[in-house]
Amino acid sequence: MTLRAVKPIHETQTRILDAAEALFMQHGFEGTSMRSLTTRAGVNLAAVNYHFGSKDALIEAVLRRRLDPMNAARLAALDQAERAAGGNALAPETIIRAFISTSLSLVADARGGRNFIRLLGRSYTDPSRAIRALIGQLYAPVLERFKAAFARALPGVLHEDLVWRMHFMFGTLSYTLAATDTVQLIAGAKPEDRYDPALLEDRLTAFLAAGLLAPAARSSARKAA
Amino acid sequence: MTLRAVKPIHETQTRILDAAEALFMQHGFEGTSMRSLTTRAGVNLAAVNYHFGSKDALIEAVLRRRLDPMNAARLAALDQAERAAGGNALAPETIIRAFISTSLSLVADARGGRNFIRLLGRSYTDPSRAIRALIGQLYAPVLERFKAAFARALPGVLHEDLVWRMHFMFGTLSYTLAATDTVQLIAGAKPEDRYDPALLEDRLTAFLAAGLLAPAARSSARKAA
DNA sequence: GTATTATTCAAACGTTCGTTTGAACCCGGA
DNA sequence: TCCGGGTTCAAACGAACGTTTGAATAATAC
Repeated sequence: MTLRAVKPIHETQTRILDAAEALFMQHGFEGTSMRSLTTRAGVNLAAVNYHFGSKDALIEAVLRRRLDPMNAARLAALDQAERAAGGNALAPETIIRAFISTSLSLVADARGGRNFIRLLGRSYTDPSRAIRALIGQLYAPVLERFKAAFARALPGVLHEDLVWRMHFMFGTLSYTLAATDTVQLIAGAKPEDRYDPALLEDRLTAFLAAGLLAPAARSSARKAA
Repeated sequence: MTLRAVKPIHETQTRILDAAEALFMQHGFEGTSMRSLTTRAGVNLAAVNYHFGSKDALIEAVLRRRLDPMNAARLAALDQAERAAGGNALAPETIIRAFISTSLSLVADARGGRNFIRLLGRSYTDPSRAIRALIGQLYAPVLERFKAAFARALPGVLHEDLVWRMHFMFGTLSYTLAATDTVQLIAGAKPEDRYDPALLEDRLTAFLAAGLLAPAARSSARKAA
């Protein structure tokens, strides 16, 4: 009894979730068949429908398994930063790091985490309306909270501008997570830097903080180049 | 003979390409069947295989039809800006606008252009290796040219940093194109602003220029928050 | 007007898809 | 020992997939 593998509670579910995470990342949701999925997981073809109900429900389970704790960690990081600051306003960099650092730490996890992070980066723009709706629903409370924090930290930025810049920030992050190592559009980045989350976090934070703090765009009327 | 519809040169091909563009955007490549595609185009089921060879070849044709002229326009815009500047260095904002303006102008085209632009934004992170390879190949010469222009315009930015920041810039743009109106993660943007390319260009340029010009990230050793 | 090529058409090809079924199996509590 | 709920299994379900075929039709050349 002393030597024993980790508890096999719901071992089948876990094997399915792990295999799904890897295959969804590699071939997409539609591109992954139940047969290849269950074969990779080493379970029977009917196991997914038995344990999760359907393929769609499995997709949701894969996303929630990691996203729920991740967003909870983001909120906790923001809470802690605000407590540490007393009543003072937070530096924008601090808020940015609270948001991106939890997801970037998964980049270093060569096991399953990195698979998920790329999968997540792609889900934001998935063709399926149901998936986008799920993502939006899971993120809504977190983004509201961070929007309020940014608004306090950046009193000089108009609300309208802030909303757009948060969109841009979100886009930069999601694309970086999804594509940085799969499509090398701009040559020149050292490969060993790609999986260094601390380095990536520094680079992203510098870029995003500058963008968020930028002087407002020209109000309107622009014609000549 | 006086009244006559526009030349039906390859009318079937065009109908197929238009229908494919719309459906690929809405349901993705894999999510679009040949039957729904040909039905929408009003052509026979076998027409795609007759005119293009296969579904994969059609995907490539859809991407090339708009992407080739778009990248040519980008290069032309950059050429013109450099000629106008004589031998002087370009402002980063000018280079950014040369890159993003051609794609943003399609956002206003409610007919087909907007469909394509969203489709394109999603293709960068498509699960299919073949599609990503095609995108990379089509973009390679353009990105090399713009990288050189940015390097000249931003002499203070290390090459290593510049490469990453161009990645971030590309990500911001692609996400903005792909998702801004389909997933409204951060509430608060006026809907009527979403399709105003001039406004969007101003906002993006301000954000990206600031990010590109940001002071370098802390070199390394970072531990305490 | 006839010969030749290009295009369209309805129908079927074989394969793969997600899901369901009902029997077999495992295992702790009476 | 037998029972019963939870789980796994091989097999099959109907539907949808991308592609191919060969005849019918339209367009072009001579």
